Amino acid sequence: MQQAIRVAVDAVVFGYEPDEGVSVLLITRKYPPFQKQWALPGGLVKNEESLEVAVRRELQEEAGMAVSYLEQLYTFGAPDRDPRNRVVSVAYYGLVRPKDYQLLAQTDAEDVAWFNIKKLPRLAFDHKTIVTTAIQRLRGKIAYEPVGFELLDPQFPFSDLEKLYQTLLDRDLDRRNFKKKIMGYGFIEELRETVQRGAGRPAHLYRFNKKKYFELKESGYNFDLFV
Amino acid sequence: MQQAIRVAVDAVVFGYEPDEGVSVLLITRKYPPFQKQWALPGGLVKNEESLEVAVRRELQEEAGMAVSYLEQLYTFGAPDRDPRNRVVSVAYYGLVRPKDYQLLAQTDAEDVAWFNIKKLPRLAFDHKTIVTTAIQRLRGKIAYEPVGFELLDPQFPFSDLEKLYQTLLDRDLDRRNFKKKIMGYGFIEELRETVQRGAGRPAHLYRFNKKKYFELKESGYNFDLFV
DNA sequence: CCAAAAGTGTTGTTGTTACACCCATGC
DNA sequence: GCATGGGTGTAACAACAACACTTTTGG
Repeated sequence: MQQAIRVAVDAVVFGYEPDEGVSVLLITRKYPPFQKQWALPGGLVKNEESLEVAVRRELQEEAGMAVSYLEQLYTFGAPDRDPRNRVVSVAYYGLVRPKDYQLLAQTDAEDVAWFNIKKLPRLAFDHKTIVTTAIQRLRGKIAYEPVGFELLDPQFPFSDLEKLYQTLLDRDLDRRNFKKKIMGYGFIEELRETVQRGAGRPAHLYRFNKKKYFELKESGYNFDLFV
Repeated sequence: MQQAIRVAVDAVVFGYEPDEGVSVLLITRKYPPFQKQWALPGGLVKNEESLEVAVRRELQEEAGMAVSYLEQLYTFGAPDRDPRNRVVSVAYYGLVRPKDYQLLAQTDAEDVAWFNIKKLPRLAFDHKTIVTTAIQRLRGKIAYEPVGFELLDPQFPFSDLEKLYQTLLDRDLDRRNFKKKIMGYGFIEELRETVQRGAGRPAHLYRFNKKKYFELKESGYNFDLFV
């Protein structure tokens, strides 16, 4: 018998803002099933496009967004995950700076919005499972790769980085120890400029030095990071 | 336009024997394309079966094998990875004890055999990439989870475990330090029996205590293992 | 008695944790 | 002058790495 399985992609795009915490990008579906429910951006893969291209296209189409960091997460293929047909979905997760984008709902999406990962609405299909899987992956990932920098501004006060890690790991970190450790790796540079937000002493800005990071990484260095 | 993509699964099954090192299970294809070439066991997913069930079925059908440890690896979906049609393949990797199985080529497979991962033949499709990805994953995995026990006999001399880690990590380990560290976690038990292989002093047998391991793991313990 | 593999402790070094006070700014 | 957040060092402790000789067996 002929195979009748469709292939889709879904994207879990994470955003972070120091005051807001970690958020996920969701859309509302314009058409059934799950019409008007919140769901992950995504859709069927075209015959000639690669999976990653498909994800980027869907993100562009549905939310007007072009993510830089994107990585395959997991493939969800339970026979009953879509009430219409058998659909196998290859999920990706991405990291962006929400401020960089003006959200714009298009094509199959009626609405687009960021939701704090602690206050997610009910989601269509098995998208709840997908988001949960992505959060776990992100938590695991930051322990050995400094992905967090995709979520911060190119230049940031050190406290932003610290807050990001505290939010993601969901626990307090000692300011002094954290800074000592991170700075010890040498891929973060302190700039001369300072910035001030609200009250308090102005903070120096810091910058992620990708070149140095990749040099270290190439040389087989193992970032037993951030735990 | 109607989507015309097929969904397949492929399996990278690893086996280990102290004298042989780490091997991968391969089959030769009975039919074109890549007829008579070595390839990973796998095939198209049926309409009503889950991905994992599909992998297990293919392994059973093509090689007469039922693996216990099986985990999703990555999904390969380049548009040109199959010369006939667009096929997206969800790859899994598994761990077995080769001695437990009598290999038996069936259905689409003409032959089945174990190949040491250092001496792999030319492989069909993009299976080389899949195997490489699986090896990397396995290497990464053993650093924080004691998956290795799926590869060893239920009872084993400590040197087998040590040799396994040395093989997988491709470097020497200090016998004393390694044993101290592993035994310190408390999920390995020393038995009273001994065994002797070839020359030398008889070795005590050891056993993996799954219950203790899961207790530790549940309690949030992080195995900063085996590096 | 020789070869082969198993077994075992100590010490120096390194990394990790815990901990508290002063500084620069806005209001 | 006070509230807010930024910035910094040290000491105790734990983990890790380096290291060599003795034991038990077979041949």
